[in-house]
Amino acid sequence: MKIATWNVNSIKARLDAAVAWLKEAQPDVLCMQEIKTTDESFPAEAFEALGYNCAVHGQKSYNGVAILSKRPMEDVTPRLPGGDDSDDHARYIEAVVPGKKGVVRVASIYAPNGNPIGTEKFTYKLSWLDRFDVHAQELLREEEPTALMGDYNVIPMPYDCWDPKVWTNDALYQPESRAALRRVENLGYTDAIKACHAEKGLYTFWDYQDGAWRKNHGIHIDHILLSPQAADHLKTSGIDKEVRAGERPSDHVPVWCELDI
DNA sequence: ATGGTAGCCTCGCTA
Repeated sequence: MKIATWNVNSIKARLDAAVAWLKEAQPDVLCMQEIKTTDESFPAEAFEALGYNCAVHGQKSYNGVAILSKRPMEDVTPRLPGGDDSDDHARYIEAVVPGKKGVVRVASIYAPNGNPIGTEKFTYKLSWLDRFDVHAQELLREEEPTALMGDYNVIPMPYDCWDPKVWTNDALYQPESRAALRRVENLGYTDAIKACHAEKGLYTFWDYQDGAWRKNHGIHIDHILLSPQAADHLKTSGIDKEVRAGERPSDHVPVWCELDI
C-alpha cells in the first residue's frame, strides 16, 4: 500500500497538478493539507473520476485537510480530539483505510505555523502540538498500523534546513517546537523518510520567495510518523521533489511510503 | 536596506 502526504497550498489552484501527480504516482492514499476551501467547494468529482473516495475537512480561504483513498474509508473523524469551541481551524482528519492484508489508520495533519514567536500564534502552535501528542498516545494503545502524516511545521534537526542560522528566530525551529515533535517520536513512532534514507539535506518545502527552489534553500517539515505496527511493514519511502519544478507548483512536494499491508 | 512570491477574494492576512 502506497500512502502519501502533500501540502497542496489551495486545491483549486493545484487541481491540474494534483491530478497529474496522482496519475503518475498512483498512491492508494493521499493526505492533503491547506486545501483552502470548504467541503462544498472541494473538487471531489475530479478525484472520483480517478477512482478515489474523498474525506474532507475544509475551511474557507485558510487551512483545510482531506484524505483521498482508492478503497472506501471507515471511521472518518474530521477533528483532533481534545479541542474546545475556540479552535475553529480545520487542521486534522483521520480515517481507517483497508488494505489487502489489513487496515491502516491514517491522519492528515496541518500543524499551525506559529510565526511570529512571542505571540499567541506561537502559543497556539505549542498547545495544538500538545493536543496532538495526547492523541498520538491514545492511538498507540490500539496497537494497530497507524500513519500520522502531514505538514508538521517543525524542522526537527539542523540538517533539515539549508542554513540553521536563518531559522533561529522562526517558530518552525524553536527548541519548544522541535521538542514537541520529538515527544511524539519518543512515544515509539518512526519517521518513514529517515528510516529509509541516511543522507542529510532532503527537503520537502522551498519558499516561493527569493529563488529558494533554484538555490535549493529548502526545509524538511512534511513528515510521515508510523506506529510500531505500521513501521514493521515499511518497505520504501520517498520525496517527489521534481514536482516543485512543475508548472504552478505548490511550495511543498509529495512525501510517500510503501507499507506491506 | 529593501523587496522579493503565492493564494485567498480584498486592497490585508497568512504562509
